[in-house]
Amino acid sequence: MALNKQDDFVKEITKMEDDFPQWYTDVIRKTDLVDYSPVKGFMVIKPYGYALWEAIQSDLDKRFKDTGHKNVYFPLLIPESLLNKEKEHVEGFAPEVAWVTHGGSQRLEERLCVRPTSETIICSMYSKWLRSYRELPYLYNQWCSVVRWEKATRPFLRTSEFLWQEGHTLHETAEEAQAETLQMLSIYKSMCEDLLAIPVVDGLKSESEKFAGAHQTYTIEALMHDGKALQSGTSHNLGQHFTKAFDISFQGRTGEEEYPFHTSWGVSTRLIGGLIMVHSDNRGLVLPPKIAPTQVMIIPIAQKKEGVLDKAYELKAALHHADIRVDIDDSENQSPGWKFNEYEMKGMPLRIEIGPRDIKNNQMVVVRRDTLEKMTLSLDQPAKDIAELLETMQKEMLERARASRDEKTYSIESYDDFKVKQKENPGFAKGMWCGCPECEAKIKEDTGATIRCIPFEQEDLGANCHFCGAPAKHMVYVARAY
RNA sequence: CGGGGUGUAGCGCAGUUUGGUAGCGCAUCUGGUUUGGGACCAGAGGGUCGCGGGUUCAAAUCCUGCCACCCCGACCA
Repeated sequence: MALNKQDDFVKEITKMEDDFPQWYTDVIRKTDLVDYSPVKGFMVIKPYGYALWEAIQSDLDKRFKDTGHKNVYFPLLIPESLLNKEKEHVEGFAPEVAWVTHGGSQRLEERLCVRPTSETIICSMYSKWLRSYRELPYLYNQWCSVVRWEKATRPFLRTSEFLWQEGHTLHETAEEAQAETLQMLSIYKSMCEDLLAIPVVDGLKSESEKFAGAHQTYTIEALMHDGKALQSGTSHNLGQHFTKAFDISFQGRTGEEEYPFHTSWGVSTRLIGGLIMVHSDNRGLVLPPKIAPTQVMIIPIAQKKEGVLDKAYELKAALHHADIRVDIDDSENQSPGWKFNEYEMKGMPLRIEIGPRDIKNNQMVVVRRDTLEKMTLSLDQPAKDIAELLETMQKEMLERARASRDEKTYSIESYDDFKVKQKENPGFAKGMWCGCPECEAKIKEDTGATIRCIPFEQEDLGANCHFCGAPAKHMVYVARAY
């Protein structure tokens, strides 16, 4: 049987059940979020994709400033000697650093690294600035991009250059640094849940998964549609590792010379990959209303008929006046059907159809992107109705994502049980762990899964490690990850 | 770094086996008719066939060297 055009269109996006990675690539390309650049692993973020990043930026930036942080900017290039100062750090990052060796045609005396992260350059400056406990805390953040020479790249999830923010703070006491580390993690968690409608598990990273040079790394972990985890944000308590290596010291309250305690924390454009893999479907993107660059798209029907466009613009003005991000597509060269599919694919939360029939009945046709539910609403108070609907959608999308994650989260009985479940129904496995790195390495070797985190919210699932039988120390989440 | 694949119009591809005027669909532009789930008719523009070397009267096609990108693994936000 011949396919009709609608089926043809849907076929342009690979079904996620058939091939999840291909589905992801199709969605990103078809919706014009990014393009590949001439340099491998480096992506161009197009306007629709960049708008998503801007929404994340403005939400987080406000939260940072509300908690006393200020924005700064440190240089892109770091002298090799600075990078080498903290041993674990340089060992962690050296394999993926890009180097600048020439200025113009002249070979440089000392090669310069393109920052893979900025702890070292920032610490070298902090060392120059800090004198007294009275100047503490330093609460700085920067929005920038970093470069890590990756072997295998995927748009948003892993690119050689990515946009992020990195906060770098100094504190007088270990307690303050720990409080800051946890505060920033909780800000990330709130942002993910409130803005992106992505539920996350928060907790501590294991020794082997922590940031190179950190005392402790905390993480938020989200679960994707395919049951793989995505590390969505990290907050590091760096202790005094860097402050001692970089000789950052100050005169304390008692007159003694002291080293401050240090934190760093970041989230990146990777979040956009998570946003796609948590909410979207086989028809394309599904964006939560709060982050959608356009929340409502109005499509006039038979727009040349008397009064249609006037009414459509009147509606747009009413919604715009209520701070709803609304747009209208009154282009004449595309049919309504084309527009329906286009904006559906782009994940715009609501579509409003308005034509002669509606105007006669003082109504509009409203279609939800998340459920594809079609409803007819009166035009008496459109701004109030649409605003409520957007709020409902935001709430329901978070609930659905949470339900989907919980459905893919299970406790395990034994290592064998874990292997079977992880294979048949990938997701978050909850199990007990003895804390030894050997166990952790074995899990990874056997199954490809890793310990994602030791969650704050602990459960007692038994006295012994599910992986080796030794006495258990923590309940952990285990999953394959991006 | 291993394994696979692909480079021909903006995008997706055919043409390569068997050398002989570079094609198709979509997109774009012009004009007209259309508009409630990817409209229709008529016309138009657009190419150093990834790059270098070779064979030949003649190369997208054969030989040879290189390059790039994509996918799957191992390593990493």
